[in-house]
Amino acid sequence: MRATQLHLVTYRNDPADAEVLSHRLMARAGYIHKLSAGLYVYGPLLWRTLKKVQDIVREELDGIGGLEVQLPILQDQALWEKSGRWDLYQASRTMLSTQDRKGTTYGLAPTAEEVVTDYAGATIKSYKQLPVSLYQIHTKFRDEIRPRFGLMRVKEFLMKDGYSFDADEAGLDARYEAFRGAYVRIFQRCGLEAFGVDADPGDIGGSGSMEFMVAADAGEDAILIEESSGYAANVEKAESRIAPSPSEGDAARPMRREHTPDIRTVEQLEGFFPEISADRMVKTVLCKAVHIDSEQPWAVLIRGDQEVNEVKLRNHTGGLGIKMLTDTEIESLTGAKPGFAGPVGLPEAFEIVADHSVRGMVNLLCGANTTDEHCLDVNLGRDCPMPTFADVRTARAGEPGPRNGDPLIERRGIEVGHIFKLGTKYSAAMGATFTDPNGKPQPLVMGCYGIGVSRVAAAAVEQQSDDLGIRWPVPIAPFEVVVACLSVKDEELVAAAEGLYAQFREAGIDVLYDDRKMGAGAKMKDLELMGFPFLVYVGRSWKQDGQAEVRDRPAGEKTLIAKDEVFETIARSVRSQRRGLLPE
RNA sequence: CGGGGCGUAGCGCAGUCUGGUAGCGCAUCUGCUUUGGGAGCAGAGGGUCGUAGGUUCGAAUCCUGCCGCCCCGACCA
Repeated sequence: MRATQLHLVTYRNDPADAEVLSHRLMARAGYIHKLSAGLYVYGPLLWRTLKKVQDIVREELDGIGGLEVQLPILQDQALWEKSGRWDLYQASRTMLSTQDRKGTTYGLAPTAEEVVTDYAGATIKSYKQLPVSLYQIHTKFRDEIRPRFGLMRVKEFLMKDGYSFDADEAGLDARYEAFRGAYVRIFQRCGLEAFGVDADPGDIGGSGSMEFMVAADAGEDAILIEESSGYAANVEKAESRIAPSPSEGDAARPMRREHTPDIRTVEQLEGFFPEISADRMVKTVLCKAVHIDSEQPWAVLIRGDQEVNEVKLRNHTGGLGIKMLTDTEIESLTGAKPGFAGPVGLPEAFEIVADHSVRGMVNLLCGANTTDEHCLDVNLGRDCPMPTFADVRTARAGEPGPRNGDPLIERRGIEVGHIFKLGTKYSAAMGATFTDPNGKPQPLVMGCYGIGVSRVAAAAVEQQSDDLGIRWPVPIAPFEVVVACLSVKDEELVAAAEGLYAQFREAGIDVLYDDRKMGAGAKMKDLELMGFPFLVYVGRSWKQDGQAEVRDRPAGEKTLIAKDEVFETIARSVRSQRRGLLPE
């Protein structure tokens, strides 16, 4: 390919709305063009990268028996009502909906469990047909509350979604494991440092779930890792052990009340009662679980030095989401101003859950549900009913890990893939059954497996760019090599560059020939910004010393190579890097 | 949706407070000179100043509504 035919467009200024590196670089290098919030044109260079990512995905999924299909992106309401997710997705407003001329309401596919389950239910009749794994690479639409960070969080994006169908749990486990392995290989082959972590299944549902994260400081997700055991989990889900409250084992004292004027927070209480540390206090977080057509107030008891994890709490309550109570709601429900809630004498309107960190605490300090009063020496089960316990606490870096007790390390990552064991959640709801060997109908046992293809590209830039610009890993670079003639008026150099270009092309290397008429400096800056891994400059040194200047982005080097060795040297480097990070 | 900010040439911005000829850099086009780290000179094109209304002799500038965009918080690949 010749650069003059490739519609290359680059900018010297960052767009004003670009916050993160990948957005800035991809916009400047002309990979993306914003149409409106969360909607981007993918330029020719980006599309080449996306095609390479797709090819890797296809090869790996085909390798584990995946079958590529294409599903409609308009999906009618009735179908989504069968799974019960229509209301859920309308309530969160994630799914954009519209009507056709007859008045039928459709949603624009944010995911495709319903469609694929309907298809599988209609076409899979016997256990003899199982297992089946289907996948597609298609545009998804999610009406994001706040699109941002360029391609990282958009409304319309390219996603690979896959679905497996098995006769039983054992089959699902095998399929899940096969997909997990394929995912590891996919990201390795893309040349990205990625890792799988335990995750919360969220709205998709199901029993088991793992996220694949590309390590990057700008990642939106925090991951806690216990290196010695290989434990890694999203903070939304991560567990840790913490030292028990020092109050454990003390002899129980009678409960008493103290006047605590305007002392509302744990910090203020520590100042007011210097002898009582935060881990001897219980704070009571008042919130409500939001359901489709109702709201339930909850009181969450947690040790004073710990924080509530809203995702864990939401899962415990079974709600769609958690909202903090407003000051006025707190006053009307508890009769006390905010900052004085506690388990003793809490109105019955509240459901109560206590975090495990509260278990075993003795003589604890908590709010009295009366303005300006706290209770001391409270003992759960004596001064108030014993609450149910659950893990609703946010684990933090430095705390002992859940397996070996070694300190948790925090890393940040970009979620590029997510796999779920769905089980029979959708098939049972939608009547997608097959006949088992005994002649009985059974619901298909399903798994579902996503990869954000366009996000993979953004994550690659986020992880691997350097101060010159983007730095694509060879397997997903728009071109592997660029041969650039720095002096297009010099016929001898042009001929030399063209010769090299032909040599690479004939060797099956994905090479771009930069024949643009522009200054040498500008051309080099431009190519480096666009992020091609290997740049071969044919210019002055070629003429003077018979050498090409080679910019090796993966190695971060600039070297001079004799002209008759250039091709072999570069070709060898390219071939050795086509495997990405896949081990030999 | 709550809180903050911004809409002026393709991109980045000044001008708005204090109303009076719409500007700068980059990009684009033409010509000449350059040609190894985003070249120089000369010239040119490109704007309903987001939009609708109002105030005024006169509005990019003041007022109001609407639209769009961005940032901070709750969703997800």
